[in-house]
Amino acid sequence: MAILKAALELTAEHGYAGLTIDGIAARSGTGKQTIYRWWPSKADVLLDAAATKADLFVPIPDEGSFAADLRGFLAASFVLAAKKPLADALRALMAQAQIDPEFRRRFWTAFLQRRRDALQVLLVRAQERGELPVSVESLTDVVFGVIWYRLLTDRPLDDQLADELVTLLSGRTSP
Amino acid sequence: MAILKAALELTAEHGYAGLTIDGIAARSGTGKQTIYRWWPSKADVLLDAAATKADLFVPIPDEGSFAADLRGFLAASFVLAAKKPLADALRALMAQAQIDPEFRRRFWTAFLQRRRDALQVLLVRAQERGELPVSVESLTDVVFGVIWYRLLTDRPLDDQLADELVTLLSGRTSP
Amino acid sequence: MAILKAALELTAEHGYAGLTIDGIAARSGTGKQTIYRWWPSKADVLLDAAATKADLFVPIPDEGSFAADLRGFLAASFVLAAKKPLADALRALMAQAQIDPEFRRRFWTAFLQRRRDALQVLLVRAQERGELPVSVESLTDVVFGVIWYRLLTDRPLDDQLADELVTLLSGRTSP
Amino acid sequence: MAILKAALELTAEHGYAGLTIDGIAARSGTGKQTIYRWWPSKADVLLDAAATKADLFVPIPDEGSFAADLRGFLAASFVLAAKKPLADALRALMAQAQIDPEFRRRFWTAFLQRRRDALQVLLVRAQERGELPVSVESLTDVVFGVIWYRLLTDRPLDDQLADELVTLLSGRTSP
DNA sequence: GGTTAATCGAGACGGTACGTCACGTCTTAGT
DNA sequence: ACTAAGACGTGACGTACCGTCTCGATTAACC
Repeated sequence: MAILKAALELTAEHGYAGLTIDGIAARSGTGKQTIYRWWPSKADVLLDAAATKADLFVPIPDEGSFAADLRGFLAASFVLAAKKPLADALRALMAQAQIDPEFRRRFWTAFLQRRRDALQVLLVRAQERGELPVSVESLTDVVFGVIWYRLLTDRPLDDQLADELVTLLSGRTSP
Repeated sequence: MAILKAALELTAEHGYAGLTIDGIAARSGTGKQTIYRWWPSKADVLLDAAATKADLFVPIPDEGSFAADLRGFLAASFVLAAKKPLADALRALMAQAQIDPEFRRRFWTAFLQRRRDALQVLLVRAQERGELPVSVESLTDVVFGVIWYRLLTDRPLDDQLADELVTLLSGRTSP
Repeated sequence: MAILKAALELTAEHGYAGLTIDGIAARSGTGKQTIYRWWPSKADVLLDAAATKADLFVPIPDEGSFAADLRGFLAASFVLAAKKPLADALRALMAQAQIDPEFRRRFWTAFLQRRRDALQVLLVRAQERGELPVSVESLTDVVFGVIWYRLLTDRPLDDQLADELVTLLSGRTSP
Repeated sequence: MAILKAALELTAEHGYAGLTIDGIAARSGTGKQTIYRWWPSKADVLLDAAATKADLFVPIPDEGSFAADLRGFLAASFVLAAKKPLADALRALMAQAQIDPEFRRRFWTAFLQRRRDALQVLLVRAQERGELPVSVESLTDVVFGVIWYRLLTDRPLDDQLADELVTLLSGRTSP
């Protein structure tokens, strides 16, 4: 869809602050009304665009051990977060979620919840094997907490962090 | 200062989206020019207001063990985050930091870095005692990552989370 | 025709400013395309509706004297202009004629010219009898001028005006 | 004022239908808000502009006879109506007055009533001399009725009409 | 103690984007 | 084949705030 493409491009070029409905309409060759007919706000357009891109990368590895599975999940997630345009969009969406409570719910169910579900497949599997030191819920928050905190403070998600997270959560060094 | 008070009140009443420079000026009985003379944006006004409130609560406990120190730090932080008006302001500031790169730097040094420094006093002490499973940097990100992630997704910071964090990071259950 | 009826009703209810093609289509249960197929603009719909109503009342009296004929013509015209919905429509049409030159021509030939022709039958008859103080053209403009001016300034067309017009144009008091 | 100038120019260039607040703002180098701060609608801007131009030409001659006075008044008015840009503006204002009842009142008091007052000075003087065949009110409506009717039907105000009006209203040929 | 200069509140200004309305065209089912 | 229904690109609307700017009125400092 031309509208989603325009939204991503404009965010990349001028930042989320420079993203406007007028701009999306002009760039995509549509009318503003058409955008408002399908999305309640510019953030929702961006959410749609980002969700489409990000969904392709939700892996649910099964490599025998929790440490290996977690390592795989982190690797895929870090690759995703390293894509500048996508990372910029995600940071903007999390920002908008703080400002607009309606959007926060949509962002939660359409994006955050899906990724939590993916991770929790691994975690529940590990829990059943007795490999988890603490609850699934807390571990989910720890993993996504670190990722988002690094993202939001504009600092890279590097291999060292992945290694140390695996060590911390699985009780052993990553393979 | 009447301006900081007005900014906090308006954020509490109408949300950050409803906070405007015009509104702050009207509520505080000042002219807009006066606000611009002292702060570069409405987010900076709020940052000033929030930093003043939050600084009072940065504790650096020293209770003998890393587990106990961490427990104390988390307890104080969770109490802070449970104050609705302050939490709303912090979420708004983190949001603004995503949208405005200039502000991100000011927010980092004026708020985030201070709290990281406080936590790192504990962590370095523990590290020197050989109590840390992974690097200080990663642990800092894990702790603040979880806190911010819960805050930004509008979910409470409860005792269970504190307990499990202590278990996870110190290798033993909290005292 | 349901479309003409809807146009008149909507003008009466919300004024000409509140008359829209969308509204006519919705009220009359037709598609917009159907309206555009038959009329070039909403003003033309209203013109059709008004012309149908007004044409019924164009009388061409012949009562022996110019004064009596004129009195009859004025009485019929004043009755017509006293009908609120019709008067509102006519005022709107004259307004639209000022804004849209194409429509002005259609309004002239489809409405104004017809009523001038009716009056000029009386005037030419009187002229041939030598009863007219000035030209037919000027008298036509005087009669319709007063009527329209009162209509457009939202002031009533009363008996006193009719009497004085007859006095003025026929050189004697009305019968 | 640049805004009034821009409004008149745009009306002359693109017609009243092509006159927009956006256009006036762009041409005059102001913001839209400034226009809305001082005038309630684009018609009021045009009214201000036209009233300023037209007020200069309200003559109240006193040449001894009603016929001569009326002749003078008509001559001045016809000259005014012959100015294309002004005539276009006046026709647009009368049109808008039909569509917007609030504006009708402002147009009446700010323009129409003033010109009626000017004419009525002559008429009252004549009435006191016993020169009037009918009431001042009706004669006022006849004079302005003819002028506006010709204007609104886009037909010229020529000398013949002036002569015949004088003949009709004063009972004698013009000097 | 009276005058001058700085500071303040108030708010008008040129802008940009908003979200809405209606336009006139077009596409799509359904009869 | 024609219709109602309504999505579409377009463009103007009137509003909200932005950040800058000019005003008097009020203080404060200095003569």
